[in-house]
Amino acid sequence: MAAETVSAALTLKDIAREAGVSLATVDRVLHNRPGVRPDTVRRVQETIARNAFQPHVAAAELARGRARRFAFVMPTGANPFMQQIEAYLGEMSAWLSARRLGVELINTDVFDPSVLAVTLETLSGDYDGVAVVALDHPGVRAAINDLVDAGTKVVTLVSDVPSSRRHHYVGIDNIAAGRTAGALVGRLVGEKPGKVAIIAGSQGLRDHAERIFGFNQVMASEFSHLDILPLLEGRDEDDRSEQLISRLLDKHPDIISLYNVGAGTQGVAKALTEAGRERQIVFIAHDLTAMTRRLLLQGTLDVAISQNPGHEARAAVRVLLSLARNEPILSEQENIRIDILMRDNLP
Amino acid sequence: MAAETVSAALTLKDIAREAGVSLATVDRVLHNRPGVRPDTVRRVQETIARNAFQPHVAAAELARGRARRFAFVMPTGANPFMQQIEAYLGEMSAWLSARRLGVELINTDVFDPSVLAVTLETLSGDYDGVAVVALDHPGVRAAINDLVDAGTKVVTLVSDVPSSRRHHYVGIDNIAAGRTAGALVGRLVGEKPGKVAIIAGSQGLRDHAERIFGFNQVMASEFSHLDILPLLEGRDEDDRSEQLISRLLDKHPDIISLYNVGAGTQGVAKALTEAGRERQIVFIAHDLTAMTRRLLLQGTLDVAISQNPGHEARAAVRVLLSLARNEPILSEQENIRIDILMRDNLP
DNA sequence: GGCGTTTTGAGGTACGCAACTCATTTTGAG
DNA sequence: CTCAAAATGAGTTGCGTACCTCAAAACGCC
Repeated sequence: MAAETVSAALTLKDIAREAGVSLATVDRVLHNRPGVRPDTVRRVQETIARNAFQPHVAAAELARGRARRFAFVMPTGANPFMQQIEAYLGEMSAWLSARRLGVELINTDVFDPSVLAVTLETLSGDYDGVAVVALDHPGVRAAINDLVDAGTKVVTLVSDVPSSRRHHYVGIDNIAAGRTAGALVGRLVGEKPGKVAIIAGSQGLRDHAERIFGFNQVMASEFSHLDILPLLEGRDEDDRSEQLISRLLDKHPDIISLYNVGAGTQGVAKALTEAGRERQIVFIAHDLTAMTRRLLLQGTLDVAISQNPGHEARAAVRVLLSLARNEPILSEQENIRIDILMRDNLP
Repeated sequence: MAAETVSAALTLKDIAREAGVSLATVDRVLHNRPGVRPDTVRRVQETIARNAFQPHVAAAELARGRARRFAFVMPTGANPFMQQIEAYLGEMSAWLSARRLGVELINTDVFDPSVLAVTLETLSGDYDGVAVVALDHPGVRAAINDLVDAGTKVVTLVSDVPSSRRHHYVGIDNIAAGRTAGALVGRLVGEKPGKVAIIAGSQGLRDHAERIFGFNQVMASEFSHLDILPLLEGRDEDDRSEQLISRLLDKHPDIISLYNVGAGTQGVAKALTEAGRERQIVFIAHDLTAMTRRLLLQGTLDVAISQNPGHEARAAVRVLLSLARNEPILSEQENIRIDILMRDNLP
């Protein structure tokens, strides 16, 4: 009936005895400190591996004394998704302080590469880890690499800089998200032909561009009977998005689906409602907010494709902590999923 | 630019000084030990609250000495979903042993209430926490309540016993999952009329019954133009499911959708393929396995509705640990979502 | 005021490890 | 073989809490 023997809870002392060395030497090996012959290093490491020894994190954390500090570099402004991430960080405060972890929010203009780069440079040395909503730009890449070289653990959040040497990326694959949107549009409109409208904040934003790319990929290869209208750019603003969509709906009475790549969903929904076509048009947007939730429940919005902001906040903290402690990362746990949210599976 | 002051990392000693009592008294209050006047208790608690003091979990865990033991009571047999949960528990072993947590798997016949009840009774006293895939039955409920009364933390996993006094449920709302399936069937078949087939393992299984209930609810209220065929019971077996579906497809050439509530998806898919109708019929099933993944990629399966087994495994462990430590639970984190998985958002 | 009881204080030990010092041994180069 | 450098051992201290003991003080009751 039972299984798995309860391991005897070895300590460093046991490892030292079994390897035939002193505690000090085990400590040196464990922390890559110099002054140990390669032979001895190997012998100690083998003993550790053989016994699957894991240092007691509580003891290690306690002995370490110094508290760990992490910085979260987030965009200034009223982006609701980012605000949700910040809110979930706030909800973790008891969890964090019980572990003597300090998380500091640093708001900056992440869309200006030089400003972001300077902000990152100023962090060097002050933090054990940094999570950053990064723009993929040479200056930012260099700043990230400098941080890494200085021994700071770096995690990119929501938006990646794959060419940098950041330790981890916490966020979704936006091309796949765009493909998902495309597949849903194609599947939900059925077989009837018609026009599909697509509006984004800006093609210059990497995540938007990637989603558009994935969307078009699927539409072209699998739903070629649908006519994709030229991309509109609403700058993630409700008013502007509303105007653009209103005009478009007037011009094309045969629009059967609408994909909003970025923010401004409220404006788009308003245009749809005022044209009286909110139920006839398959409407797909991103992110779960109080507003998109309402739109899903009333049927204006058919699907919200989202990434879980709470998960991203916690994953970033956990990854930074694991990196700082030299613990392995549970990759399956920290992988952010592309959520398809409809009326009936709202969390 | 910056925000949040770094808290000064108070210790018990600081609390004692500020409250004007000794360390021993603070300790008594903190652990609800007797021998403290109500006045004093209040004063100490106020000081703790005022300073938002959190005991250092590392220090507490270290001082405690004794390792914590958790038991996972899981069904015997080859249920792939349960095996995935067990596999993810295995992947956590390093994480667990670094925290001196022992997790033991106990396989038993969870579908026989008396066997399950007896199994649970034998655990009393041996474990700090128990996670159990429970059947909702008076005997099981009583056994769970006994465990709770004995001070063991109890979490129901995947399948709940809401009438018991278990501390937490880790799993999805199966009615909502069934509703989601219904909405997807309705949306994906479009406006054309036709018959919808539904097959489950058994109506006697609570989770299957709930999914069927939710499914029918949505179909009746929103897609009444679709004709729901009588429920088939495949006992979660591939062979039997295949035979039932084959016969049904022969009999009804106008089936346009198929919902498999339980396991046996491989058999259903085989029947669909051999009838040559795998692309014409909207096929929705549950759980992500190597097989359903393959079926999604090749287009036989349109949607897999799933709950993340890794998440469930980790959430159960985290919840048990938080309960044992008297820490608050991050409810948003431990809430299991109903995942809609299609070809393009596979993890 | 004296008594027993309850409450509180003071202090110690232990947990497992990090980080350090300093003495001693081993090693390898000349 | 000698000697300096490298490697290792031995030991200490402290992290913040749990848990324990024993003595002292405060309290309530008659």
